[in-house]
Amino acid sequence: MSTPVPEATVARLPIYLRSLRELAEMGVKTVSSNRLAELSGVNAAKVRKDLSYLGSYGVRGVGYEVRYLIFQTSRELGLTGDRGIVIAGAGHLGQALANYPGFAQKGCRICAMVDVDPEKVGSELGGVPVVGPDRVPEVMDQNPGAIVVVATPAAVAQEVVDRFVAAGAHSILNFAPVVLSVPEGVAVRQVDMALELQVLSFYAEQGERSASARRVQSVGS
Amino acid sequence: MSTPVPEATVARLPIYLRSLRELAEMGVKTVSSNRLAELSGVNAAKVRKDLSYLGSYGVRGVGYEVRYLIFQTSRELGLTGDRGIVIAGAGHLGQALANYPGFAQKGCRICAMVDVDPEKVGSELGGVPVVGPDRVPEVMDQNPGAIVVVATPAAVAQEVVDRFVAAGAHSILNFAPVVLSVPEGVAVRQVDMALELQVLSFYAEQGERSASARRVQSVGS
DNA sequence: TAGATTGTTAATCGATTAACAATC
DNA sequence: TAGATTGTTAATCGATTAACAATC
Repeated sequence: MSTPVPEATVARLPIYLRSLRELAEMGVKTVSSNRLAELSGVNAAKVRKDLSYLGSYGVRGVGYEVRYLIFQTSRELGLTGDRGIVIAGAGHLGQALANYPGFAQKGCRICAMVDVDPEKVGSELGGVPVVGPDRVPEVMDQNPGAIVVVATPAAVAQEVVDRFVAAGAHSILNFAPVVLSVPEGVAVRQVDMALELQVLSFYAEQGERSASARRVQSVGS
Repeated sequence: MSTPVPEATVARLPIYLRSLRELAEMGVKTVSSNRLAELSGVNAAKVRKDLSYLGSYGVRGVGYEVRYLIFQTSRELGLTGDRGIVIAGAGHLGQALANYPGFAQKGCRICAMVDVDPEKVGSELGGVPVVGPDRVPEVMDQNPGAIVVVATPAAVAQEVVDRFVAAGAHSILNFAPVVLSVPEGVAVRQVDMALELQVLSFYAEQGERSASARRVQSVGS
């Protein structure tokens, strides 16, 4: 049993991967932790520490081979093969996601959409079959390791998630503006623009306060 | 000078606020740190610590008055008055955001969109005027404390941000899949579904590994 | 008063990072 | 070899949380 990869490290691996792909694109063969850190907006020691969780893939005095590191990082993230995605909720957002071509590009395959609307169940939206909630266990069995994308109204998100977790879901991307409660071992990531805007509002207010303080200061001095 | 509010605390205030609004909606007058913690998916001690940065707004033996705490939290987040938003990039995403009715609901006012396309500049999209990049300083001056939402292609995001920062922007919500580099004192929040999916892929893979290990175990035993 | 709950201290925990021996 | 850079240790930092005196 190796050391578990810390959450903070897992969250940074996709950023490194993006930087590495850019380098590969540019024909760069080898990269130092320093350069990779710069491209990824982090500290070089952190890069080395993070990468050390994957193994010893660097060469002292030389750096990391870009293509090999891409391979190892992708492998660690489980980005080999194609990853199934099940969309819960076939409303506006769900349909927009189903039509989004970026998924296939990134090695993701949308297996199904789940909705309660009998008008939608049985049809296809954006080439993806829509099934009823009763078929959740079946969908999850047929697509082990699928990521569930929650695009339902907030009011029903928790019960929907409970159903998916009971059917074996381990990974959930939540667009509904609610805190989901899930058992140990289930990973949840949240995408919530309204929340982010409120956080930024705090700093915008702060920025304004110090900006006006500076204005007062310079007028006063 | 009071203690600065830690970043982690600022990021949680909008979650508390959402829980508090739900409680108010339900007619609840008073809430304990325990209940608020439960609703917000965090530890009760953390709630009390976080709220203590705003001031002493609780009553020992009783709890926090919901309406008053909503007021204080909103004030701390700068959610009083209306917050200006400038959208950089009038493409698909930018237009979708301009048409999103949720902004006005949350006390946000979209001041302008900025785009380089001469076809778009001078027009209105979703009721929002589109201006050229040369008018960025003017827009930021007229809307102090505005949040910049970056909805441009990744390739130009950094230069666009540089322009806005030079014009006095303090808060940036970035939808472009790039790491932005900004000076000290400028806040950036990132919304990136592809990144979140890759993080979840890691845990989906892990979940599958342990699930299949369990299957092997139970077959073997 | 007795019970409840805050606000805060201090312990704990985990993540970050400087520093440097190992080594290409 | 000399210079560069990794991998890892240990110090530092900040965030979390248990515990409890204060007090309604």
